[in-house]
Amino acid sequence: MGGTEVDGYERLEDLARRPTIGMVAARAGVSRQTVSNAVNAPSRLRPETLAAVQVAIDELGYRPNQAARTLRTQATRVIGCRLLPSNYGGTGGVLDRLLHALCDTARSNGYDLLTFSTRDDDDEIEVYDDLLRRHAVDGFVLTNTHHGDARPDWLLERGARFVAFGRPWGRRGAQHSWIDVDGAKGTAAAVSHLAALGHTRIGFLGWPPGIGVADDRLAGWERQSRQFGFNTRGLLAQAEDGIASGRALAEELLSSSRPPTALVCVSDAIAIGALRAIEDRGWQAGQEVSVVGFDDSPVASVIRPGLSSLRQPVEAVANQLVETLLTVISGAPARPVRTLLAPRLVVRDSSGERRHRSPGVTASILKRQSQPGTMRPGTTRKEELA
Amino acid sequence: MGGTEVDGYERLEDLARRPTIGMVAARAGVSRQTVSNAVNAPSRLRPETLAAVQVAIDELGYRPNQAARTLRTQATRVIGCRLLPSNYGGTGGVLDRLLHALCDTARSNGYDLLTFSTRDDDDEIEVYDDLLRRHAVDGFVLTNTHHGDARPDWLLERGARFVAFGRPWGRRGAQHSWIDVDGAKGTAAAVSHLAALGHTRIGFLGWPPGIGVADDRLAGWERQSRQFGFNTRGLLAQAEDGIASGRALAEELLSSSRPPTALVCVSDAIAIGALRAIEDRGWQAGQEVSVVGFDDSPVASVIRPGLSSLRQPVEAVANQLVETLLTVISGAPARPVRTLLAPRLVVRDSSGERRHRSPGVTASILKRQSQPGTMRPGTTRKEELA
DNA sequence: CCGAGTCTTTGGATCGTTCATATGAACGAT
DNA sequence: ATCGTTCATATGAACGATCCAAAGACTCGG
Repeated sequence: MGGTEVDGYERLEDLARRPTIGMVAARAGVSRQTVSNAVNAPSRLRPETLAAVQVAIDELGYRPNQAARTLRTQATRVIGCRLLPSNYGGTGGVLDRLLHALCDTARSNGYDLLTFSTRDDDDEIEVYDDLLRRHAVDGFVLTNTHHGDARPDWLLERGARFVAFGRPWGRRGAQHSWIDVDGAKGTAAAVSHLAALGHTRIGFLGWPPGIGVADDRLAGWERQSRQFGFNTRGLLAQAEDGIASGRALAEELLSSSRPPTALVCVSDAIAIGALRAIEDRGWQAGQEVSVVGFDDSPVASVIRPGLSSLRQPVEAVANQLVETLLTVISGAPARPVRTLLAPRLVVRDSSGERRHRSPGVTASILKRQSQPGTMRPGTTRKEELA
Repeated sequence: MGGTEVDGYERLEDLARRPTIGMVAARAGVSRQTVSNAVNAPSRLRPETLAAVQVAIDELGYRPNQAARTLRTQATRVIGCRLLPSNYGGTGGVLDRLLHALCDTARSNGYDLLTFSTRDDDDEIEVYDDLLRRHAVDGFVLTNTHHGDARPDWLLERGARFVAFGRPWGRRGAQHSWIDVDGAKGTAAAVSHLAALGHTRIGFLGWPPGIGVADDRLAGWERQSRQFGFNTRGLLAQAEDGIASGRALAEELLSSSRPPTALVCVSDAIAIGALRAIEDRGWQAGQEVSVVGFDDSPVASVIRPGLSSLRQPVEAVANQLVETLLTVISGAPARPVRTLLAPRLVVRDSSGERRHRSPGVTASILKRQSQPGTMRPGTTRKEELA
């Protein structure tokens, strides 16, 4: 048993010569094509035949040779994706999480993920070129899109298949598909949440303007504050990412004549800096001043007090990216997919229930919130307090 | 020009039908094999022929189809590697850096990196199995080896090619090749460095025993301390990784009857916690108490005071891993490669020159440092105390 | 019992490359 | 001029899968 095979095929155990479709066919007593159908279109086979083939497949441990398959079908079933340092540009581990999610999603869709590391965009385009010419991938997932990004145009002109994580900043009618997280919606939700806690002077610690993500997150704070009728003047401070930077920004606003009682931050690093500034004053974050960060980086849940933060729905993003890319690969869709997903606010102690608050302010705030429209957390909140 | 081709081949610009070796051969007026030789063994061609073929290759932008190549040569030129969360188990971004370095090294050796994400080792073995059966990779790089690791045995039995980053903990005569960083050498260097600064009571904040990496780093501190004649009793504290954890451990040692004046830490997270504990006491890290961390995570250089830390030579590790793996792939070497690389101590303010120190000590210390040779500050120190 | 129609299975050709082998050219020595 | 030797290039056959067109098996009404 299990020794030599029908038709003169070698031993099962011979690893050097791994099973081919021909061996499976011989063992099951059918033709190669039938085995192929069993794998790729089982419905075409009569149940008994399928079962018999399946037995042979299992016994031999057969799986189609990827190279042979690729050669014939012209589909590699591989997705290329640039690898970015996980601590890249204040993304708080989001790209790291995305990469994992992409691996999982790709694999469960029968695709492999090929990663490469590049210094800059030009370098990246060179790698694209290489991979495309060698037929090593079916398509790409782009990350970290930005103003003046040369990659999408290059890929489009080339006729390559790809999807971007990130909007085509500064381009209205980009012809490619993309998925992104709605930063403005996130910071708006943060404002609503803080308003529901009774805050009326809500500041924003942002990155310098000009970068898409920075402007987006800023816009949400501004829009929602205005909608609530809150002042925004003198409540905005901007600087590069970083803990030290956040500390300085927060100190700047907190020491002003009319300081904010809550801070929405463009990143967790900035937010952690803000927490420091609050500690510096001998205050307690979440009490005197509430803080909300962005990206829910791993530290957010570890530090004391826990940092409330906006978590990007990375798994959903990965799903959409892969799903969209597969559609694009299987023949371009009628028109590009453009999807914005909402981040989710994870509330922790840095913006939790306040123990001490002035009753008057609370009441008036809650009145506003009961106005119809967007916000809900306040409404329920109000009833409970009344 | 550049329109239709000799021999009825399609237009150059036709991307759907990318150039094949046949088209290049036709254009250069040679046979397929000659083009193949031009690519794979240029020395076999007469210089003029090579030049002519090269022109045709460049004009058409030809690169060998990877799938066809793989099918024929049975070599995928792809390396598989598991993707770990970058904030995994207190590795302080080392695996993240390693992955980047692997990408670079692999690519410059003509290999691609295929990454996959798995929940646990069993899951990982399943992916190995899938990739091997599908002939999708030539070999693997294992990371995060540990006691009772089932992966190496499985791969060996299977006859798969792989190299591990990390020693086969708890296995003397493992039959596979591995590269690792000598943690003990690192912590020993930290002790020497601190001794050179005049410290004689050097504590160690570690992880719970039983894990290879933890024991390794602990051993270096212990060995080197003993060599200098320093006491180690009451200077060791261990707990799980984390900032909070490090803070508690440091507090424990610092509040003891005979507290340490310096702390070597098993990780940067623990070290950062130690810095906090030092601040808590109103002290200044690098002055009253010096601290050295491990892995030189990105935060180490950002925080104030900067954290001295032991940096793993990740690029060198990646180089060795790929080099070794390629050797293994091209036919197993006579015997497994086993390499230990030394980490490099990056000195920052947390263990810099101390401003205030007792003059007597300073003088004697400095005297010793001016002595030639390796570093015996400890020995001298001891004498001086006697 | 036959033939049309449907479902299942088959054999050969093919994807683009490299391997093994064969052929041709060049050269110096006899 | 002949021969062996080396080097450069050409030819046909793989590699292992899927596509294609067509043959075989089966069902069912006439």
